[in-house]
Amino acid sequence: MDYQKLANLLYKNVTLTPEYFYAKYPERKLPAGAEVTRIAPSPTGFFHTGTLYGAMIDKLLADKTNGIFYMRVEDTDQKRKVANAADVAFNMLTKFNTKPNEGFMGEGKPQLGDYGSYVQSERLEIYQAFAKRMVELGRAFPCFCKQTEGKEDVEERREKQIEEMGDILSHDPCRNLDIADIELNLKMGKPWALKLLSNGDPDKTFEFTDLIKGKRELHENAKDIVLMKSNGIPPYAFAHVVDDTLMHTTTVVRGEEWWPSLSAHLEVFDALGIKPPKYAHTPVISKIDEKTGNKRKLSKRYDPEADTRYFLEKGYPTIALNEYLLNLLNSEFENWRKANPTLPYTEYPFSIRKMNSSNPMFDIVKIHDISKNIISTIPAKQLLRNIVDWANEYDEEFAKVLLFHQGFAERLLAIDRENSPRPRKDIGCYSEVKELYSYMFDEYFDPKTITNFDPKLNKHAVYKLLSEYYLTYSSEDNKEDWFNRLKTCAAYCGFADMKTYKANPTAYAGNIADASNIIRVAITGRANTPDLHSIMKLLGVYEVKQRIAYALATLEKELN
RNA sequence: GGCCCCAUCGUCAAGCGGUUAAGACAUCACCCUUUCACGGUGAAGUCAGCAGUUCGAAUCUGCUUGGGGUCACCA
Repeated sequence: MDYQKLANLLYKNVTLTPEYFYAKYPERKLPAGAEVTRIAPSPTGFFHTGTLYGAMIDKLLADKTNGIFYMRVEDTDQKRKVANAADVAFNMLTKFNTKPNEGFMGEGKPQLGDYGSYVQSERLEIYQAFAKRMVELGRAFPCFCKQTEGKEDVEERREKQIEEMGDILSHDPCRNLDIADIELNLKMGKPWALKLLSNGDPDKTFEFTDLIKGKRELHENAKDIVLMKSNGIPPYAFAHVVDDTLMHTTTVVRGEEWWPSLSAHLEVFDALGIKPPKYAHTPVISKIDEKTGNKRKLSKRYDPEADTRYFLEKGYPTIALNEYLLNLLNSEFENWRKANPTLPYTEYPFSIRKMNSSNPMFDIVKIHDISKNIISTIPAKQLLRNIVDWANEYDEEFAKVLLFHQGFAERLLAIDRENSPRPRKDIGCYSEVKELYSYMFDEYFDPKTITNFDPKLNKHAVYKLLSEYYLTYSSEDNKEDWFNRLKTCAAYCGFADMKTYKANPTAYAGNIADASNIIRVAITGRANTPDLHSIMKLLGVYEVKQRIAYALATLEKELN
């Protein structure tokens, strides 16, 4: 077969060569050991939590070595392409502290860097030059078979093949077409795709070292994978080889789902005479399927937390997700964090070698805990600003309420938090705040809740305590006096201090904790609130007395 | 179905041939306390199974089981 002739037949208008592009995109001038990494999302709708997980590795690796972390848009699938999705991806990367320092910088913004375009659909002439070269080298052939329509068709064909011969065909029948057949097909205007003329032997293996998985045996590739689709656009495999070569990526971090096609990618690199980059195949974030009880990949269809927007909607500080993901990456991070509570997580000496290669399970409870710790360290003023920012986006009415009571809200958030060596950790995410502190705002306070007393308490005792307290409460009290007054009142109504009570529980109506709780419930409707003295002070004497009076009135009805 | 990957408390996990098998979240108990928290102390809870190698196995090997991935002109 005259490959040069075939190449000219297939790509007669392609005049640029790989050498032209090698010259156009020369080796980067970077310090020794600098890693060039990339995030290459496909713009299909939303930004997956797993993509962020990989992006964190990319950024950590690049930053640690004074390298480059760039973003490339992999928009080669015209069918699945969603408008603005690349923009969403970039914004999410930025929001979640993994902003790239080269490449795509958002819709309508100029790209950054000398290795562009960083949008694959704008790189077609490059792919064609390399495609033509593959033909010239005798490593690619046109395939005139009917295009498969989609996932369902593929699955059907696959099942049929497995049924008929127990395996799936790897060599394509069109690889045997001679040049006359090809010319004829071309003349008839038949659409064609370019496929790799694989010469691998799947029975042979070779050694490969993955940064995460370590040294492995890989089977040689025997699949005639598609290099150029019939629409003239390359699929991932070929675009990956060409782009990561020309952009001089040093380490490709990608999901483990790519592992099975690795040897095919390697064969393409080899055919082109290019040294492949290093690879790090990351485990896939999974979770327990509630229906089956089995592990499964975090799925955008069933799991809201698969979409990074989920964390924005819930109002988690973005750092909380980063720290959680870093914890999944290197579980030692947790110890480091404990030892270095104030350092930014980016200072953590991340090690790709310490990554576990089994699939981690996504644990929202753990993020919540991390988030609580983070939020507990935010000063009240800043915290209020964060909550308002969140609410402006997701709960405008709440934002208005907060702004209307700005000073009040700030004082509320300062309780047990500001100037406290061990701040309160009651807020896990901003969307909880409204419910958590609803009793502090007229707009949300529900008086019905203030008689939810502990059922084990005697209602007459509750009534007695409340009416006594109503009479004696003074808003002027400082914290010490306030509590002494409460104690006196409690003692008068038959509530003992903790030690006395424990010695003989049946002798008393309750203990001091019970008494405090009655007051707390009568005023807030909650068993848990920040320091009650501060809360009462903030609410003001009028409101406090009114609430107690209301509780008394309701109790009275119940008792009769 | 073929190929590949994975397997330590409920979850995240240290572990690299000799450990009382760390630690964290969650759970429970107790302590502190001027209430709610915070904090502290402690408890319970793990090497998927079976063989083999070895004086000795969570660790090495094999098989079994379970789970996951993949076999697209999707990425």
